[in-house]
Amino acid sequence: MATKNAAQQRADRKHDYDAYLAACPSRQLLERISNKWVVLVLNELGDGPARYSEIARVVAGVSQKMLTQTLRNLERDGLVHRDVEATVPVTVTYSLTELGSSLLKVMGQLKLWAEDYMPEVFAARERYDAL
Amino acid sequence: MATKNAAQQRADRKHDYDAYLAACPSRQLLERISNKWVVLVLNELGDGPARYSEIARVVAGVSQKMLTQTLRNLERDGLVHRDVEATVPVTVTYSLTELGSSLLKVMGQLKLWAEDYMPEVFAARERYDAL
DNA sequence: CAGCATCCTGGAAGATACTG
DNA sequence: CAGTATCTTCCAGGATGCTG
Repeated sequence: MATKNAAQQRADRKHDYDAYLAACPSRQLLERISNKWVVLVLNELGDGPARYSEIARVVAGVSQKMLTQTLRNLERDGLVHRDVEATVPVTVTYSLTELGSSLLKVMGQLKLWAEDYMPEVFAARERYDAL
Repeated sequence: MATKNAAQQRADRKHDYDAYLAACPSRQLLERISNKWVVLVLNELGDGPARYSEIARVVAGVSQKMLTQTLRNLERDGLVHRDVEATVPVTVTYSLTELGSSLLKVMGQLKLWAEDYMPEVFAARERYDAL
């Protein structure tokens, strides 16, 4: 065991790599938004504050595990605000923060791009598949 | 077994859900860009055409499998162009298409958002973790 | 109502070896 | 050089049951 084995070398490389990327804002952003639930929840909250169960209903298909996890992360990053009213049973309302709104605004541009160019993407796909 | 069991009901819901989302352009877009390799490759090609090995070098950490897969998908969707020169050995150059450029332009906005607001996100994170 | 804890599986992605 | 083929690992995310 005098020399480094493959696993160790991989670990080293991985470490360098992570260290580099961790400092890259676009990478950080990527990890934040490259998650379908994040995008869907953010969009839903763009229509105004909503309660947990409302979000769960609108964002069809999300498990409560994923919904809770997503909301927690968004809260942690200061993108959504979580308001708990001490009623019985408890009432929890989520809303976008300023920061969340500014991100949603930018993501809206992407949404517009999708709506504008998706037909072209589909066409390209069919052309490619026809070969 | 006269009534539908839980699994069947879930399957039904899942089917409805998929059908609905499959028709949603923003969902389609999401699946296209919510992939770190896609974003990194697109950004790299934003600096101009590049050969396979160049991309592999700049986008550190990507395996050939993932790089090839990513490039193929981008080509299929009409976002990048693949140019093969019949030299020996073969020379393959990738470049952004018009469509790819327009997407990159929009993604650039997100990148700018990240660079502008990441500090706030980090601050929010630390505040949250301090609780 | 709005979660938390636990178990489990499919598919994404990495490692590795080979080739026109 | 620019891939393909194959094996394997890993973990995001779904299912399910319980609770303040």
